[in-house]
Amino acid sequence: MSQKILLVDDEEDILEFLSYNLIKDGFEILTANNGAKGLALAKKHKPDLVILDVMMPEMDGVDVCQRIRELPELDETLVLFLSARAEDYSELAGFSAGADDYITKPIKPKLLISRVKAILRRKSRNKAVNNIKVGGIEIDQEKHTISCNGEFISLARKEFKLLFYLMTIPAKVFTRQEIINEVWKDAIVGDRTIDVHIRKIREKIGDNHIKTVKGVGYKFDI
Amino acid sequence: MSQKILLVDDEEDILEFLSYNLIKDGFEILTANNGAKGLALAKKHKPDLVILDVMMPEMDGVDVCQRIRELPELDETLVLFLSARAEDYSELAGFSAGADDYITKPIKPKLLISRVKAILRRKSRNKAVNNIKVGGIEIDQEKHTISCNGEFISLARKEFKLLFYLMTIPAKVFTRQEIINEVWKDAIVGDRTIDVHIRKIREKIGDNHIKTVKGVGYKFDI
DNA sequence: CCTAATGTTAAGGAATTGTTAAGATTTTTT
DNA sequence: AAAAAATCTTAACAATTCCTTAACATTAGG
Repeated sequence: MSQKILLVDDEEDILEFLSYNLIKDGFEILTANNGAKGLALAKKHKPDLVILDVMMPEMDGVDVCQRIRELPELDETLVLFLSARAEDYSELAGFSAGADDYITKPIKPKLLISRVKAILRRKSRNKAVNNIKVGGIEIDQEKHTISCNGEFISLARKEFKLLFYLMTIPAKVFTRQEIINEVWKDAIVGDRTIDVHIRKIREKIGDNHIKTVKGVGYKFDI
Repeated sequence: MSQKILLVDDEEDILEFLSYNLIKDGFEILTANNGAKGLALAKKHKPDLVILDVMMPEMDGVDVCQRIRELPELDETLVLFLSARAEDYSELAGFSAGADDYITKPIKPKLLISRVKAILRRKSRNKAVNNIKVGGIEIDQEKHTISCNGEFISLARKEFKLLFYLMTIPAKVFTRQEIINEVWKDAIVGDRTIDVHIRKIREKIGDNHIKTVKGVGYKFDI
């Protein structure tokens, strides 16, 4: 099933340029040459992604984005901004309006395609891989903290990576091999290294959450 | 308070035409008929927006724009290009020189006005994100100051930018790479530069606010 | 009760960040 | 325009935290 993308820009040249490149890559494209039309099309067709020019006369990209975010039926829709240049904090104006990503002009087709695919891939995989909450424990990747019943605990890098990995699928048993592949990537480490890190995590969050399955691996549980 | 716009074009006809239309809409106008004069006026009057013809003898629009971008006192100034015709988008040198938007000739008054308003509207919107208050610390981008429980402390430019960036999302860990991208833009700086600035900020606001997450980055916290 | 797997501990080495001062650069003042 | 001041960057070294290992202890499952 091809994914729908809505393009909103007041310049026909750019609409054509973007359409051409995205259609070539198999996306289904809708276009609008101003904010109001864009919003109407978004409501009607519920595209997977809306690409918005920040700068438009009348209703600009930030406005459209804010309106989209107010509509519950479009909460699955992603928004990507086209902005003239990376300004100091103008990015933030966009993000605070609820944008998911932005691209600066001039637009390079290859970069555009890869960004669009990345953003849609992210969507299909999961909504927010940032916060995982299981039982009384919540892990926050952005803040790099875990909170255990409201109390914040800091973890070292490897500890955090390991715990985060286990928490991505609660109750699943991860084998030692899986853990090494994910947390240690290509490094080669000895046999006791995992155990030592598990111990340190247990020391911090309590013994009840990470369970050992002898001969198999570890799992995170409530 | 009316907003100042500087027009730079070598053709007097166009200067007059633009002046007429913009003054009618309540803007305050300055004009220059070559790049050098334009740059001098920009330095002196710090206009909100500079409208530059790309094609000019001697110093052309792109040159002027680059020079403007090199001046920190003009970092609030927006730049809009007038270009002869719709060129292939990726060939437009203007954006890499730091332009915020461009308009193609022939110029239609209505379109011009709406674009100018749109661009200035965005500027004033960004201003609204200027005061961030977290815990006892308040930062003010316009005045370039922070106040720590009522006591005002002055920060140097880089220190300010860095602290402001960290405060835009309190408790989020910003990686060194993110910090470099935002605060140092395209400059290449050594590894210890960030640390030194962090240290100076800590010296001024106390050690408890900026936390190090080893191997990850820094975050601002209460 | 035997054995393989995991737990525990402390020590060293590795990686990262902190600190300082000096020199380069920029901005402001004179 | 020169001088002074402030700011920024760098490099060298110190301090700290983190990671891994090795040695030994303990445990679960047959």
